[in-house]
Amino acid sequence: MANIVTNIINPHISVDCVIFGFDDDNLNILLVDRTLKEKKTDHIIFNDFTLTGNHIYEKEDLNDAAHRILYDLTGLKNIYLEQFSVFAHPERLSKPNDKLWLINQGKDPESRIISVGYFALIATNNVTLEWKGRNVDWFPINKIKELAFDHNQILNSALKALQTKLLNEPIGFELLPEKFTLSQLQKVYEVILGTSLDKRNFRKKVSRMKYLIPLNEKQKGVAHKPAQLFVFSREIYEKTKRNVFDFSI
Amino acid sequence: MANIVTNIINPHISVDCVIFGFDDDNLNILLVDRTLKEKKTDHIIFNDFTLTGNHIYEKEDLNDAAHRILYDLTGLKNIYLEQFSVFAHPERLSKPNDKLWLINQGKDPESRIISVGYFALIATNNVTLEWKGRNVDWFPINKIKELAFDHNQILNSALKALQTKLLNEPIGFELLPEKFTLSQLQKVYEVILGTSLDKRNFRKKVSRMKYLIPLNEKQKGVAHKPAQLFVFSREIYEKTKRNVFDFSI
DNA sequence: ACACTTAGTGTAATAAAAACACTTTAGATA
DNA sequence: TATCTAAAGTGTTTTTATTACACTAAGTGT
Repeated sequence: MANIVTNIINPHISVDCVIFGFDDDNLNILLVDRTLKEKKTDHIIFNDFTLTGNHIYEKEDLNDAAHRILYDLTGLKNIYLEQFSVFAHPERLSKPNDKLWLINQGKDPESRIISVGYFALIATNNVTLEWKGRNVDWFPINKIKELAFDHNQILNSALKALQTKLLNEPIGFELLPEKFTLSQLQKVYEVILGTSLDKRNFRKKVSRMKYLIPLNEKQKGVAHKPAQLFVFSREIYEKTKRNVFDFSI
Repeated sequence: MANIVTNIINPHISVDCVIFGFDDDNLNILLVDRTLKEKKTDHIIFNDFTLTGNHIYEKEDLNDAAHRILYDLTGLKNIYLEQFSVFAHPERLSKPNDKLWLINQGKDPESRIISVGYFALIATNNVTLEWKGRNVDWFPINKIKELAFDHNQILNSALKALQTKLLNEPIGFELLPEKFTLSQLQKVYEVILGTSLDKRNFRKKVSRMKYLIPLNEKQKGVAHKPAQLFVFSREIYEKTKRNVFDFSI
């Protein structure tokens, strides 16, 4: 009996994606309503939302699995993806409701389920969600209440990872269209970091980032002074970025 | 045939620990020589080194598994541990040599092996390695050549994670005895970041860190001016640390 | 007493951060 | 076509952080 504890098992592995989007106002998350999926079970209604996840295939790398899951949901390839943590608590998905769901998915409800967490950044305006309005939609991050499973924990962990990443690398662009304004970029920083920034100081700071290229092109069709458009040059960024070894503490 | 690719399997999960230590000169890694372990196989000599790893038990959380693995090797508890990445390439451990090793370990050589990578920081002077000189020892990180499996890749990834962490949080102390000198701390930063730092500027910088508490106590028995000793106050750090939300970009 | 070794200290110049308010330019509207 | 509205764009001053740089102090060993 005692050695049951030291048994070795092969758990079930899946990938869960926290998909961040930005709509010029809010940081949003793509959530899936389980209700529709389980309609066939009739009397069981799982009336709550989950992140997007799926198991990995036998010969599939984790990054490939994450890209596949994103592609299936959004039709997009080459999305910015970052693995941030593993969720493997032995009691994960062992609540009665979760077990029902596992059975419903054709999975062994007694199997241990380990999830590798990824976060994705996508430019919302590139996406037309095939499933939108059915069971998939965007939700502002600060309006999200209780999610299924341990997905609130995964979401919080993803947000923290995103914040840290944003403070160390220029990834805000990934949430914006190819051409963007400095106000949009500032708002990205503000919604991710949950703070407000001074416009002049922000612009002074980004003007030092040589990989931010101003275009001879302006916003069109806005009822106010149109803003200049910028693009992010990955090439210049890669060329000029300071290696971690150059940092001084 | 085609759908074999989309088969779902339950891979084998293990935890690999990159154990960092510091001896006032070098950043060291604890490595295990597989040779001894496999002596019983007689004709097969695996003459190379690996990180410390093991499978997880059925009801064991990943962090607990990592702590257990460290405890078994060093006899230490409450070690600083940080999960940094998952290594799951489908062809991992599929070289002939690796398969032999898996068979030798009583594992299915066809099973997919996924490793969750942790790095540990330990104060070397606290450790008396039971296995030291037998098949476990410290190696300066810049002298490490070819390791078994994909452990060079895991090591590089761990080092990068450690560097990033060090630039964002005060964790250098974890590699030092409770009471340490500023020169020791500076050297920790230097060996981890692979750079050299100006002594006066370093001291100016750390003097701003309120959680670094000077003691009324000096080094003893050194053949030069003895240095003042400091301790790290986690309490003050937690109280005064700026939340990610306070950062300005 | 002298040699050796590492600890410990200050200043000036440059760069970055923070705080702060008004003018410009387009579309919308009357 | 004059006026309104809304966001874009811009500069200065103060404070704080970074960088570069060289000598004296305090112990042990001989």
